[in-house]
Amino acid sequence: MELDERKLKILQGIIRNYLDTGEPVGSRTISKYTDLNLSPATIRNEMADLEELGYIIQPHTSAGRIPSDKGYRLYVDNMMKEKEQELKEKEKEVDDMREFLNEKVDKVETLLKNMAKMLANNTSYAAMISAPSIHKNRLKFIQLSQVENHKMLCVMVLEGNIIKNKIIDVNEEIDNETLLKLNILFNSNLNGLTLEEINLSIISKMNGQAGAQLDLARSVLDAVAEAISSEDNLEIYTSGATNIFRYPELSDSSRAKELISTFEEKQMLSSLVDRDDDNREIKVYIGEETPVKTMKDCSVITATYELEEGVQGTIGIIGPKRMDYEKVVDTLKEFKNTLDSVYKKKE
Amino acid sequence: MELDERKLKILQGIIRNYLDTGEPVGSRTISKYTDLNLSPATIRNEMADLEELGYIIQPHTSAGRIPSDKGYRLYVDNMMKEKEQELKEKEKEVDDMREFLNEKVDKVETLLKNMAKMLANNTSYAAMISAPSIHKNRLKFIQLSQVENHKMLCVMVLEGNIIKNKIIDVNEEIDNETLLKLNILFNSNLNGLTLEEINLSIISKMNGQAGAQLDLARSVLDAVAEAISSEDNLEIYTSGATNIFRYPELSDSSRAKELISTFEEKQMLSSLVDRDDDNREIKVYIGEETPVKTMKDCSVITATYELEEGVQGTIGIIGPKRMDYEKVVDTLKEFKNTLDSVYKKKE
DNA sequence: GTTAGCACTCTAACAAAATGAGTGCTAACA
DNA sequence: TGTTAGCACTCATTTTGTTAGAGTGCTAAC
Repeated sequence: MELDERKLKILQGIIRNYLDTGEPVGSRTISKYTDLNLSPATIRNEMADLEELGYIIQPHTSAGRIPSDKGYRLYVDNMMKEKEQELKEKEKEVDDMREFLNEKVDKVETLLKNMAKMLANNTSYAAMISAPSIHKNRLKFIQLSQVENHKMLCVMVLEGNIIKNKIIDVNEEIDNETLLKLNILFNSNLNGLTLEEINLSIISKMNGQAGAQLDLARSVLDAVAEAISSEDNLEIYTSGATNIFRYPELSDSSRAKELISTFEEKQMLSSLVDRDDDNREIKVYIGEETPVKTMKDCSVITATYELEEGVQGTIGIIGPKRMDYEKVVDTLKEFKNTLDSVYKKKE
Repeated sequence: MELDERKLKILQGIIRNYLDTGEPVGSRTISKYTDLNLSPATIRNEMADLEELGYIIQPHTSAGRIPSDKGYRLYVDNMMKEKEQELKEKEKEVDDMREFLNEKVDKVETLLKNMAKMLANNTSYAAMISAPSIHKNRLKFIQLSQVENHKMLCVMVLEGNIIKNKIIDVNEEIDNETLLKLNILFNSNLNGLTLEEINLSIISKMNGQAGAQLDLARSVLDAVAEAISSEDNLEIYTSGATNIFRYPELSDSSRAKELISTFEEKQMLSSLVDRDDDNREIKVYIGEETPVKTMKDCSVITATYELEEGVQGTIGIIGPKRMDYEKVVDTLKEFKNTLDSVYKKKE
């Protein structure tokens, strides 16, 4: 059996309608809703076919049809494409947004929190933003200072003015001279490098220069590596988790609890964060496709943003499977563009 | 009508029972449950009195009674006192906890997040911890460095090793010498002072010393003031928000949504944060008493901890009105003690 | 002051019946 | 051959009625 033009139109009708109402869609509705001018009976035949093909599902015998994951997938892949244009006209908005964001925001953290909130408000779904992963990011400089007797503060500034602090416990006393020396040592060797580039050869080279402060230098190096790379370093901001209560199919206690827990334990979202930079597409996960098992009744759309060259993070929307894919994709593109340019254009 | 011994005992019985079961308590139950050896009929008479006095409520005619806010209040104020002892024996636990916490925790932030999680797990209610309010906190030192051409990084370390960063936009070029001078200027004038003490007289004194860099110094000072004092600086960590789903009386969609939104928008919890240091008691808010309106169906228990002299924050538990007050108060005391000592004993 | 007894109330649980949306199938039609 | 009207059927939802049980308040007796 083939998926001809007409079946496609009917499927589209079913999905569009279901996105609106959240209720199973019957043949009668489609008969009126589409411009095909077919009787409900004919629609029914087609629907039976569509069901056999796996695009729609009947929750129970005497109900209308709802899209299956496969149906949504088809919809997202093929039917949405038509809308690709008209993205231009939103450039203005983006500018407005950028202006607003520039005002009060000097910390990336605050920027991202705000973005998450706006994203959730704009879409009525739940939003997440991962702080840019810095493992490809370049070190701008390091500043060591003494905090108390056996404690040093190590401030690391990364490309994009992301700041990391770490307090280092050291065994020895540190005098000012040593501190100065270490500062110079680190800054002259490490600046401008990514974590990946700070590897064995460089470390051994530094070992040679460190001289008496070898131990000290090593513990600083450890700290730097840990602060920059450590897994739990992946900050994720979320907003609008409670938006799921707008959708009855996600609102029953157990489902809601599971979902909201996922947002609370933000680490559980880390599998949504895209770490490979090759693929910059917008990704749409439908139902079972999502990497987060607790979200199998949801759809997830993610995009990768880039604050500066190599400083990438992920923004995402989590909503019901019947979410407004087109709008979300558009919104996500907008936000992605804003984030992409907020720091770059500034300069 | 008086609240005699017997009525008190019956009230206590009702509350205890209701805390356990969450179901309205009938006269029959109390007749068996207490050691008063009274028939259900007698109990009924007493219950009618208790209702008239406002301590208990009948959800509907043919149901048992449940405690009113006033009833809970009486219970918390009078009946719980008996348990005051036996806090000693838990000292060991506290030590264990401290050990665990010291291990991986170098940042206060991480410490508090962990504490919140433990608190929620320990109690099965929702937990919140406010980061210590630093407005009475002392500045340990300031470190200015140049990030890019017209940007300085200002790192402030406060007593308790709380670290604040701020990137400052400046108009002029800054050379190394100026930077050094400013660093010395700030550190020699501001160190060891609270924000409140950094006031006009000091600022004017500094103005005199700043010389050519007056503008620069002023913008740094602004930044310091803003970073230290700004209102939205109040960080609050929460955990276990979804625990409310354990309690049917809080689980219906609208209530749950409201509550969980409150946890998501953590600013809404700020009214629970105790800013006046005089009163270090554990506070119990029952139902309508709580300062957060969305929590009128909950009870809230808070305590103030003190990481170091003057570095105070609030820990709190939010749960159903029928929460286990005694356990929560105990647990909160424990955690408070741990936090009170975690940094102090370390030295 | 306490209690047994009783009529009464109201909820929760269950079952039966009515409703209605939607289907699949067949037969007729163009 | 594709389309449609008609009809019997299915099944979730809603409505209605019934019952059981928990609990009460009140009265009268102890």
